Amino acid sequence: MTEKIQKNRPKDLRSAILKTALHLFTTHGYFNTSVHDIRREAGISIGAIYHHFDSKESIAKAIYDDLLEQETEAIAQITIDGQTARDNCRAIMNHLFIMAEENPEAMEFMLYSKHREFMPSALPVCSSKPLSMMRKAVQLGIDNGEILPMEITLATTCLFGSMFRMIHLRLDGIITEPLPTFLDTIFECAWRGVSR
Amino acid sequence: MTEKIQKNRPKDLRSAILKTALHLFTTHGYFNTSVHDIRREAGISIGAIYHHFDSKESIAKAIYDDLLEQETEAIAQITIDGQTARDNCRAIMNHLFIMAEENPEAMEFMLYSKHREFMPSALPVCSSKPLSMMRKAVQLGIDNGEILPMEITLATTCLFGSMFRMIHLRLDGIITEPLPTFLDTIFECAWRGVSR
DNA sequence: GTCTATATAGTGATAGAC
DNA sequence: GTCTATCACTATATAGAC
Repeated sequence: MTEKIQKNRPKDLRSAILKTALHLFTTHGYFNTSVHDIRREAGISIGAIYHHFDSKESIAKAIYDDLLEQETEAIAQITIDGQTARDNCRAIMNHLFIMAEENPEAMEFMLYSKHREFMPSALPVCSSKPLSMMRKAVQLGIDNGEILPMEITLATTCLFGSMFRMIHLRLDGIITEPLPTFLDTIFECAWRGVSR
Repeated sequence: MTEKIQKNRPKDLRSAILKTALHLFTTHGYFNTSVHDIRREAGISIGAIYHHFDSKESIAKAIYDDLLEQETEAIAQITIDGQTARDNCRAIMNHLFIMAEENPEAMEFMLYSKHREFMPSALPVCSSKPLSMMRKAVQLGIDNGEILPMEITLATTCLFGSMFRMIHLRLDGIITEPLPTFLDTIFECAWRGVSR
């Protein structure tokens, strides 16, 4: 990996603020969290927050952008050229299940917030890089004949739709066992549906 | 249908308020909508609103309860005893697709709001009557051998997960064609995954 | 049952000392 | 770069006339 400019990392306050904000945003919601709540929970002052961020919205935006970037990187590392579409898609599903277990708040914020309502500037998740990488993995499967010929959004939804719902149910506490437990079942059901 | 007590229906202001509120809640979000916005959009006064409802939250709650009740009724009429699980599940999917086209705001509010954040009192959608009726339709299919033996939440997610995602994408404007267009494809993919 | 006017509390953000 | 004090504003909800 190339040396990247550390434009982000005082590593101290900025990331502490983001971490605290993510926690409060996911547990109570963006609008139920005031900047003063973040201040209190992080044990710092209002001034410090507004020194690092322009506005409450820009805190949310920073969290969102960071998470999408991380995910993009992760999926890029997981999907391997020359591998079957089946293997790549399964690896993605596995990764997202693990991610939802290890970092549920990040997952909740990235996938299940109503971003439009508090970050009018942000693109919807569906248009994000990680999602388009998932579509690309599916497209390769269609092109090489592993997956039935279908419009790409449709195929991606058929393959990953139940996974997204599983993650949702898990984050909501409806499902109580770790998601990787269900990987085989969920993936095989979905694959059976779309494969030739 | 039996004569029901009209506890709801002045049919005038109350439902006008609910309709206006639903529109604003779905287009701008609950927290971006003030009671004054509802007042203005409905062309009435604050006093009238607070005469009919205790609070802003109770307006949201009323919308939510009404919609869930309607849906419960609708699904009850659609699922027919003695029909195959396949037919009943397909009928449910068809109904929800049509519903999403005819009343997208209702669907958006019912399925994709973060209810917890503004109606702490409300049960999550997953625990609602309509959802439990969907699980029941799937359970019958497992019992009679149409559907592979699986834990019920898992089976329901495999069968309806892609449908929920399609509705989501359609409401978000990602999909531009009417959902019923995709009914056959979506249902067959999902059914192939869970059926014996 | 509907109206207008207002009370009260809390928000996001800024100013300016250190 | 971090703090405290405070501003300007908007929100929900209530009071009380009609």
